[in-house]
Amino acid sequence: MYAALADGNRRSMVDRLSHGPATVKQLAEPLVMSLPAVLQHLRVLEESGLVRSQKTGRVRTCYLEPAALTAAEQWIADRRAGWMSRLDRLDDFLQGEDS
Amino acid sequence: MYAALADGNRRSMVDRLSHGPATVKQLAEPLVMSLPAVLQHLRVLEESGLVRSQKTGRVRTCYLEPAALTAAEQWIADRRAGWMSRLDRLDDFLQGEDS
DNA sequence: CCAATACTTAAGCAGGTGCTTAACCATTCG
DNA sequence: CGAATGGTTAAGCACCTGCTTAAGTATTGG
Repeated sequence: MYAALADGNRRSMVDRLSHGPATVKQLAEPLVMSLPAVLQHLRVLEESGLVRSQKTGRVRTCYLEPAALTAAEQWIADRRAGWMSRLDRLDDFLQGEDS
Repeated sequence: MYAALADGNRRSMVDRLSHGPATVKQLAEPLVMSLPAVLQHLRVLEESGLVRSQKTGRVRTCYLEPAALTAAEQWIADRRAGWMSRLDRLDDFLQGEDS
């Protein structure tokens, strides 16, 4: 899941999709790489749950899955919160010592 | 940066550090891997800015860098917010159509 | 001082990632 | 129909990752 966000090109794709849905062609256009490469990145993003897509006719349209983004965000937020609260308690302790 | 969080063992280490600082030995203890492997993971985490460490005597103590976690969290939050607001506007548009 | 502890470095290796090209399938459009 | 468009599959290759073992170095503790 974070592995999907580990690659810069994939983050660019997520960034593009945050502005709205896009076809595979549109996703590929700003990227300096072949279409099959884009497909592979797209597959990684789909397997991570970050992106969904559906094919109508010959065009595949891709869009973000906000729930997956929320989950990734939450994991970081939880760890940070744990560490920060620990810093706060330490701070309280030091202040107690000081007075 | 997300590459650092891409590995499960490294996420375990971050998780452990969110409960408080730890020595290399302590970080390695719950992990099924050799000490040098832990060192390598630690190096990746330090290069990503997520973790800092300092050596006193023969013991190296590691701790989280909350600013880096915040940055990672923020990137996701921004993308999610962009996409969500777009969904909201679409929703408004459809409601306008409907009435 | 000598051995245990805690880490560190170096080398090497299996497997994974990201990319390419070549060929192919499926859906429009003229 | 037949060519153009949009996507897909397969194979292959260079490089990167995560791990290992073996051999250090640097601090303690007895």
